Amino acid sequence: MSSITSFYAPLVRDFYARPSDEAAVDLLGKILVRRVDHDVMAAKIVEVEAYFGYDDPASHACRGMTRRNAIMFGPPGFAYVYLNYGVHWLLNAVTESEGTAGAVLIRAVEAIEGIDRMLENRPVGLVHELGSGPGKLTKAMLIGPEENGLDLTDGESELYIAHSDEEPVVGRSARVGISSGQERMLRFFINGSEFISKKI
DNA sequence: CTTACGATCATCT
DNA sequence: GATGATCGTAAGC
Repeated sequence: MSSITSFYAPLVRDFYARPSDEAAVDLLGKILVRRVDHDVMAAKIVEVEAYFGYDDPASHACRGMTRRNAIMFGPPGFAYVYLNYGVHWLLNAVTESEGTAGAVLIRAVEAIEGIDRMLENRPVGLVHELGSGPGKLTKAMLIGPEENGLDLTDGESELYIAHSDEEPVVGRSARVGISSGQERMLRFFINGSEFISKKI
């Protein structure tokens, strides 16, 4: 039992147990919830990218299981956090059924609660800048290697994703920052959002 | 053991 | 628009 009761109801595991692109689209508008100490930070997901397994050259899982990407092959609904360019920690939600690799990269969020705490973690002039990139939002919400493997369907978790009734208008484009697999339109974002990472 | 590199960002020009 | 930062992985020797 926890004295903390959350307003945000977590998404169930079946939500993630389907093709990465379908889960990616439906993650838009949902709420990323982060608890640190006695603070709650919450942010709306406004931009994502879908990654598959063997048939996706841009995916970490394209050449089979390794120690780093093993969690992508495991059961869905868990966090996959890894270091990119030696500098930034990036947050993914594992998708597909167990045994099939897949993940959705959280690329941008719109802060909605605990904004002061996020600004402490990542001082910026404009709130628009708080989570407008995959490495930015992890810094603002204190997400790092410690959060790798957390259960995103557990409302008692220090990190999870919650339901929302919003049904956003979705735009799509090619994925960002990859060298191969660019022909696939697997980046999704909330159309018109001011909080997405810039280039489209 | 060694090395090259990457699902990026901030800070230049 | 270009570049340097900075390090865990995984592949190569």
